[in-house]
Amino acid sequence: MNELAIPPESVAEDEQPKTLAEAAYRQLRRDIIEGLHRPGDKLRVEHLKDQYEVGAGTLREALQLLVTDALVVAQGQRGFRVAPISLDDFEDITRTRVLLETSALQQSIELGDDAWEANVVASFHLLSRAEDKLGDGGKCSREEWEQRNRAFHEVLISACPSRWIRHFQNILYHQSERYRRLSLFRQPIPRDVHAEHQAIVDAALARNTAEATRILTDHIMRTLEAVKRLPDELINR
Amino acid sequence: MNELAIPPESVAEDEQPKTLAEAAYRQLRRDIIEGLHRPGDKLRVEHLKDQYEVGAGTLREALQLLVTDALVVAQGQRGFRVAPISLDDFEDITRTRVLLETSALQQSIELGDDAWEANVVASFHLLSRAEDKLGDGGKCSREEWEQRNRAFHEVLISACPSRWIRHFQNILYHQSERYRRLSLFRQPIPRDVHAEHQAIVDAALARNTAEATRILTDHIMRTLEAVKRLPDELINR
DNA sequence: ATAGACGAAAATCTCGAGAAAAAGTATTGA
DNA sequence: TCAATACTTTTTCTCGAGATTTTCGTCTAT
Repeated sequence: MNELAIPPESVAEDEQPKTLAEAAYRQLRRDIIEGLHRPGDKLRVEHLKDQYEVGAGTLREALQLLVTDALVVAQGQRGFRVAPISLDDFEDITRTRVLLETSALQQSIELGDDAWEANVVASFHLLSRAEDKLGDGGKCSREEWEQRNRAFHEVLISACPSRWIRHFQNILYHQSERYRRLSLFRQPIPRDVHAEHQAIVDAALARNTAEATRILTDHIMRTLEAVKRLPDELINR
Repeated sequence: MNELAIPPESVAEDEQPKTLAEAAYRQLRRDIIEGLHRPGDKLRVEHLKDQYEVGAGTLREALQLLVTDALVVAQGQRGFRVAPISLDDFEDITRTRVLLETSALQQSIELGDDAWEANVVASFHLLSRAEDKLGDGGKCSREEWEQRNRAFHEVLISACPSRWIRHFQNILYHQSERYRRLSLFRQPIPRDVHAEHQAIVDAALARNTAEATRILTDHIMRTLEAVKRLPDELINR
């Protein structure tokens, strides 16, 4: 297991919530990323406390946690809102992700041991299977694909010793997940995503840093291009 | 002014607090960075609410805000602690800062206009003056020098259009401020810090990106070396 | 003497109500 | 008809008390 008591991990992902506030936080986060609460929407505590079945103060705390992830913005004395989205913001997110994730991958390739390699292969396999089942007709939810895609990218950089890079990367991944949902909702996962993942794995295991980071960059940037092609009204609301 | 309503800025720095929770948050942050609450210390709500003269729920909220800055860690059902410090952590912070800040400086040099140049020169001047007064015998508080040093570094990268990089950089700066206090408390500001700042300004205004980023990197890394030379008991507690 | 378990004390988490602020609505005057 | 003002409603912010959980000291048994 991971040693705890070290700051830069907002909340451990897999463990189950130990407090009502944290439970509400996770539900809210999912609902925001899924688009149930839309960008720019006002989040009224009085309404939401019933919906999520917690007290006002507790829900407030959950909202505060979401501010940490920059999925919610708090404005002085005027309550909370779902963080707005924009093309400029997504471009920023994407470029920053590239900066952090390539650096992390570079270190991961340099430092990763056998166990890391095994994890990379394993998570890639899980992701591939999810893609198969997804194309096969709803044998596998997109929820599950997202989960495995996330796991794959996380494992790739797991050998990077910098907790801070991983922490920031984590935040940015959640952010971009909101945008990716928009694009995946329209066009199902294109075929070449699998090929890109495969290429990254190959390069990483061959310890070919330059090649691996190059492909990863293209891979991330491609999502940006996909979102750019979306109709305006999906983004500017 | 800056347009608000955009997420990645935890709380606007200069404006005055609009809520009790935010006021408590700022006091607490200052006290943590100053070392009044020491790394690893438990932050008991029941005690602190009297000290900061707010209700329990309000103080709780202030603590939650500090979690965003990673100056405080919240552990499940076991309350809050001041984020611990370690040499490894500071090394991580420093390297990540270099990664982000050089990238930001690079873009700043590329995109900065006349107003940016003017701000760079101005903030450098203010910083230099603070250094003079500081060496001159306490005409100027170290508090003020910190403030201006911070402003200088912020202005340097202010022409970088990426809000996310600036946001992360902001967090890391606060973090490293804690460590820098440790080293500055012992040895007052060394003479060559001024020269380094001067060199950065010169290279930046000459639009010499390679040179500017190189000096900035050395500049940031030097603080790491200084902290590494500190006695162990200052860091590991 | 060490390990484990029981019980008391402290701290955290949670809730609902009251005070302060913002937003919305209606009224009045030009 | 429009603008400004006063009032009402909604929402946020703040506080203190009760329910759970953790923590710490003590006691017993091996």
